[in-house]
Amino acid sequence: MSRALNGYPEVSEATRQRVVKAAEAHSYSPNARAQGLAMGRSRCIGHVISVRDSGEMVNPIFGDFMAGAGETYAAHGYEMMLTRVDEQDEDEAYRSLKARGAVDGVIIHAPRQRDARLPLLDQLGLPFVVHGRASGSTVDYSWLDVNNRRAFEMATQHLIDLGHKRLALINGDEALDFAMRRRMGFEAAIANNGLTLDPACMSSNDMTEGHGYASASAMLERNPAPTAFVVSSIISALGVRRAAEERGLRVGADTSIVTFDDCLSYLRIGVDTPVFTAVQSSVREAGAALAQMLIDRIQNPDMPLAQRLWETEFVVGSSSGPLKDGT
Amino acid sequence: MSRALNGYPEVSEATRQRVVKAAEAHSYSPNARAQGLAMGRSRCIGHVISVRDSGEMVNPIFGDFMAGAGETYAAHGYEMMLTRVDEQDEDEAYRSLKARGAVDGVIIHAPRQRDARLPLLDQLGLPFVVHGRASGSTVDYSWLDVNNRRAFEMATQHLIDLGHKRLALINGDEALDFAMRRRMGFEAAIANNGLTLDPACMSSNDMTEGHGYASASAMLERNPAPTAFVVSSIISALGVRRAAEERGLRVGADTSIVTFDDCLSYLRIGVDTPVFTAVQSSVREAGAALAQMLIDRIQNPDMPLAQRLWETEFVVGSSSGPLKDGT
DNA sequence: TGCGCATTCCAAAGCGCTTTGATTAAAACC
DNA sequence: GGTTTTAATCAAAGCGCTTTGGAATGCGCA
Repeated sequence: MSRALNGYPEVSEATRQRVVKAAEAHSYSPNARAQGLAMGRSRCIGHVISVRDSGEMVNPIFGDFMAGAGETYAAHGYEMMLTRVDEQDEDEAYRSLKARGAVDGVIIHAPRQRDARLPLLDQLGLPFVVHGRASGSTVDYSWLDVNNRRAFEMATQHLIDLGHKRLALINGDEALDFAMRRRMGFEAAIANNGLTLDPACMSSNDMTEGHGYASASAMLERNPAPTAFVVSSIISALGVRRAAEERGLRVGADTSIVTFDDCLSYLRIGVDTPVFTAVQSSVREAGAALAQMLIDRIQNPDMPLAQRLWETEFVVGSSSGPLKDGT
Repeated sequence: MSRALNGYPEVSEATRQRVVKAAEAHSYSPNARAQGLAMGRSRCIGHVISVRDSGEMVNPIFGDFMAGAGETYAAHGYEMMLTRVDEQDEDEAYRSLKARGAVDGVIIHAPRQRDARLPLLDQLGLPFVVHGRASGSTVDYSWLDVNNRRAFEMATQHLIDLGHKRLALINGDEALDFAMRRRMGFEAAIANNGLTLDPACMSSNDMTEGHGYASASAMLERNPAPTAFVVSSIISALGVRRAAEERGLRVGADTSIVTFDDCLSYLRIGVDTPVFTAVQSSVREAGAALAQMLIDRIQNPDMPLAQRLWETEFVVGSSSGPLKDGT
């Protein structure tokens, strides 16, 4: 039976056709669990969503990432399985996933420096790929990352080239590796141009609208205030814009903003004439690519690890402009 | 063995303890597939994400909904499984889910009028609950919905009470049931107050920032322009605000906005002093409640269907104000 | 016509669990 | 002390599939 449907060579074409016909007539699909049991795999990919503080914050890029990954999974006959877990139970979640044979592999999101998940998965023997990188990891792994450092150095340099000298950074949580790299890029540009870093104008937290607003508000109250902002997320950038406009500052004229843009589908702000000057990289495409990398690893475990660094695209919009005289 | 771990009465407490100890010592977890095969269920809930046009648009509420649902699932030992599928293959996706026994039930998102999925699932015998309602459905089903009609009637009435007479509606795709209900609420308020509806000031589309911006821009170019907007999503509302401010209109003074707010975790805009006047309802809590309803249905199929209508909370923020003289 | 080989098909074992039914051991009764 | 009842344990069957190995069929060759 299974040989017929799965096209083994030993069965004659005639019977194969006959079996296929019969299967279709009864709209038969093999039972996924039985198939998995017999074959020792689940055709399922795991995504563990860990939340802090009993889950206040949901990552906005999640939906787009999943949409991209889902497309690839579907094309290869894989399902995706989500596990929501409190941060402190994360280890246990991966162990359980492996022990129960629930998934064939996992994608790791938002890695930290020396992320403990990587050695754990390595030890468990559960195939994985990482969205981003984990500095100081003791194990080798496959990853796909955006060149965050260069992106933020470019973004900052753009503002410096426009004459800005007092720059602020509204960053994501710097315990996360990507945010740390972004800060390094920002600092490198500042240093390269002989400017000085003002710690009061650097903030790091969840990339919400509220964080952008609160941080920018506090910075704009200082004297002297920053004239330009480098922001880690378009959602935070909306908050920064709100803070600026609340003070009567026109974005692009009185205050400049350059932001990282994940190209989220529901937040394509000004597609024709870009509103935000941005370094952008589609998180959706990253999801699709990482899914492919993971499937490759699962189906061919002996292949060498893959590492891919994507450059961002720099788009000049109307949110950045030359420093006005006298500021 | 299984009786011991699962705490059947017939096994003595002493041996039970012994077995449990041994299991923990070897960090044993039963194989999920084998367990599922033997018991004829998967302890898995399906969510089918259907995308149009090869998946441009991802629903921004998706992440928060999942976070809420995931919490409930985890508490009951269920996993969640996502299937991404092109809109025209949706039927096939549900059939396959059922045939392969991949999930024990599904949650239906964004129902349309006379949604074809409901009779299909009913016929397949796959337990389901609906987030929202489907007007004109031929089958009974469990649902949880927000009172969209009343919410939008209240929102509109609020603006009318402030003196506004030229009102605009920026709605979601009205093929979706909730958007149609929202329009009915809007229209009811207009009619109740003896005002007239202007079709040019009613727009319906994906709830993106871009849609809000484009629609509001077009409406504001008209003469006379609307003085107040009722918006279906805080993301679109951000676009409306951009359109207004681009024209030098101050939101809350020259132009009023009332929006529906799903309380998305990364878009809590102005938690302390609310920025947008809004009718709000947490999509995350809806996810948690619907997950519970579905689990109840699965574990107790004979229970009567559950129907829950949630009222929204009306929050006055600074985006709405009295009509200025002479406009 | 009869033998051997290649081809096709089918029956049986096994994946790791749950559950039923049989077996043994212990306790309770006359 | 012998027998019945009850409690605890163990062995076997079955969930729906894949895969292995043996049986049956068909072919060419002598």
